[in-house]
Amino acid sequence: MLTIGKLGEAAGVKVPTIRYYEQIGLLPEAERSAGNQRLYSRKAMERLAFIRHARDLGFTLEAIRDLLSLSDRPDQSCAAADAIAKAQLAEVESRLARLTALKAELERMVVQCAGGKIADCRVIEVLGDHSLCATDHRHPEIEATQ
Amino acid sequence: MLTIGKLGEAAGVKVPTIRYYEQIGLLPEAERSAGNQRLYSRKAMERLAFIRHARDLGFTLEAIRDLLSLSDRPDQSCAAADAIAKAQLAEVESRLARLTALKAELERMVVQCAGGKIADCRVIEVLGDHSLCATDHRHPEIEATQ
DNA sequence: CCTAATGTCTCTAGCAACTATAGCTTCAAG
DNA sequence: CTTGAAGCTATAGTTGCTAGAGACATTAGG
Ligand SMILES: [Zn+2]
Ligand SMILES: [Zn+2]
Ligand SMILES: [Zn+2]
Ligand SMILES: [Zn+2]
Repeated sequence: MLTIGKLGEAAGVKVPTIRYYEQIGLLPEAERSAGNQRLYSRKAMERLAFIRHARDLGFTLEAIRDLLSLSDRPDQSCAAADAIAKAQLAEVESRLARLTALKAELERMVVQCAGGKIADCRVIEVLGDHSLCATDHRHPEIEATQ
Repeated sequence: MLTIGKLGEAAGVKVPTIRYYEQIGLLPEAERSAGNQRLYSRKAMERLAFIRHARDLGFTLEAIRDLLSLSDRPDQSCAAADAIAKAQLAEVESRLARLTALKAELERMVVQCAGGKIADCRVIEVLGDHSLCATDHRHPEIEATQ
């Protein structure tokens, strides 16, 4: 059995994050030692590694919750799991498309500015006027931080 | 003079967001009508459009705060503004690189799954074991000090 | 065995950048 | 003059953690 610190080290997850996952019910309540400290089994470690890996691949905690409960029922069809993965792929692709447009616009701004006074700065000028942009990079939703 | 609703419509920003920007000091306190409703000038509209456009390009509110205060001093050098834009470009490029790796991994997962039971699902299997991944897509923990 | 240094406990609050709700007041159209 | 939309303030919720305070547990050294 591992203490929370050892578990975090082993799975590459910070200790408060583990407690947070337990708090929101993503990890089951841990066993406790005589002194009330959390103890984890190898199984718990695998579950945490799964979560961590899915987070690294950009899945939301909500999606991970679903994936975990699916993985607990091995004889069911995997269609739901595949659908979650496909949705995540679509999400990543749409973010990629948007970021690609952003990159082009930012490059244009940076390249076009000759340096000098703010009054003549192409960066400031373009930020004030989207019609100076080459692409329509606007999007109702602004990208999630990731 | 525009009401907050008209301003929001004109600039493509939701009304609560405008009030939020005022609250955090990104927009100055608006003039008020006799009945205490906010009124905006064309100048305020331009400022809001600037903010919105910069947000659309992924700049943080903190960066926008700096850009706005720079744009208020037209005879200063634009080096600082250019630096902010370059930093944003670098940020976008790094996110692009990460998302590209993620996309590849997700595609691999989705393609490799033949469908069937959860027990044989490649999606679940890969999520549980990063060593099945082709790339090292994991989150960088340390900021590059360049 | 004692002590000091970690590690862990709970609880609360904070981060970005909004968004939503509740319970009012004001305004504009009919 | 009435009604319904739009505005006001204030508070809380969102996502996924992260940081702190103050108390208790465990472990390594002397
Ligand atoms: Zn410039
Ligand atoms: Zn633009
Ligand atoms: Zn599958
Ligand atoms: Zn992986």
